[in-house]
Amino acid sequence: MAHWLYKSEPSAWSWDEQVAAGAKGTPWTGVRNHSAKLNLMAMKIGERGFFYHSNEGKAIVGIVEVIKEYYPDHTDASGRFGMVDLKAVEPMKRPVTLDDAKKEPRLATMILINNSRLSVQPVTDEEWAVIREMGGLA
DNA sequence: GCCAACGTTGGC
DNA sequence: GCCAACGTTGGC
Repeated sequence: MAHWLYKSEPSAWSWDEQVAAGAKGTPWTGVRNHSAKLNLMAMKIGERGFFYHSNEGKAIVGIVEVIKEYYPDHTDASGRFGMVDLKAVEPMKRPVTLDDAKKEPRLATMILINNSRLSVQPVTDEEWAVIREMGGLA
């Protein structure tokens, strides 16, 4: 089962809003990048990912789950891009900041750290386990 | 199809 | 607020 990481500026869409959306979830709109799109297309129902607050906070704050696979993004006039639906699963007990992640040698090759501009990215099993541990989740 | 110019993201 | 990284656009 693959793992993912989703970036959002809290002023545009925050973890709190994701939680408020509840179990029915919400579409992850607005991806306009080809690499990010390929990642969205690869996602399967039930796969989990980290929810990262960019700019403000700069921390992984929670875990989300894919509840609907790739379909067209109605906010994209060109029709080239799509989206998945996500629901909040659980918050990190302790947010894992970008700073913390940079200090952890096992995360040195993480995309989050090396390509700050990719908004939807894959996370390896090891990175997933390390960050969960850092965030206080079993 | 190449590549310069431009726009956007996001860390600092 | 600045600017590096990088994606996209458009002229040729």
